[in-house]
Amino acid sequence: MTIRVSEAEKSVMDVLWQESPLSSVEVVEKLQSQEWSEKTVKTFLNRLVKKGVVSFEKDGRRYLYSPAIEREEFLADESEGFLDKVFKGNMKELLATFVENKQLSQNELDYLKGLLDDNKSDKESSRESDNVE
Amino acid sequence: MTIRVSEAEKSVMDVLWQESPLSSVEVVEKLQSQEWSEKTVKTFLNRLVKKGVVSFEKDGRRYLYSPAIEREEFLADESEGFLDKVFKGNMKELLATFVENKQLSQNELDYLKGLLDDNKSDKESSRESDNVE
DNA sequence: TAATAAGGATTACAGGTGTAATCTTTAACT
DNA sequence: AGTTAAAGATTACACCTGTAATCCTTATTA
Repeated sequence: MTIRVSEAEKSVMDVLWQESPLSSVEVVEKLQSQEWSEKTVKTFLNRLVKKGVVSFEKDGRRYLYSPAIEREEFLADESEGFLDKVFKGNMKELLATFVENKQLSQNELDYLKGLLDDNKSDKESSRESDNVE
Repeated sequence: MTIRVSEAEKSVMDVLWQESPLSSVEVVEKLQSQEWSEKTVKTFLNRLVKKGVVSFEKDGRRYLYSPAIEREEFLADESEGFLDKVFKGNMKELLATFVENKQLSQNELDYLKGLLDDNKSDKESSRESDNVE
């Protein structure tokens, strides 16, 4: 994907990913913490629609907005871009930076270990079935 | 840190982190793959100096540039920002996205496990010395 | 010494982004 | 029916970024 979603626009997407469809007024409410004027938020909604990442349906005089792309897909794309641009694709260095710098909690460590185990068993089983293709 | 370094500027920083000090001509040479005009690269060097992330010393008529910030610190900052902005600070989700989406190699998995073990023993030893402070 | 060229400094300019204000349309209230 | 107000559409504007071109100074060469 080559869709550009700016920082501020990302906040709007987050709201819609949490719940949708929402009217612009509802989106504004959910973004109160940002202290953006209602006009500003509407500008973002407009731009997101133009970029094709948000869709809307009419409900009388107003619009009800929904995300037009999936959060998981978006996160994966952003992550890939981050890895490439900041770490030049060096996954080991990226992981090391996160693990070392963020001082993961025991909980997060355990969770990550779980992920690794799952991933490993996937690999093994797929390796076993290599000849099946 | 609140230093803004754009994508293109980051490429210049990468060159300087690899080797410095370098003259603008040398930087241009190392960035040949980008197909930027010499003028463009000089613009980036200028902006980086103005932003205070690159310094220079005079060598006759020309300048020799060096990074004024450390790569590790920069990566840590960028990573923190990425975590906050894209994953809203949810480290578990970030890790899951990377581990699941990138299909880490066995080598990377082992490396990551090693990191986790180190991290764990750090935690334990620091826990033991909690009373010492 | 006059012309040239190499280096950095300044200027340019379009497209994206943050941050709104104003315009236009139309539903609702007096 | 006229006025007001709410929604979205359009316009605004400064700063950042990508991408250079032009300007200014000075060392070097003919």
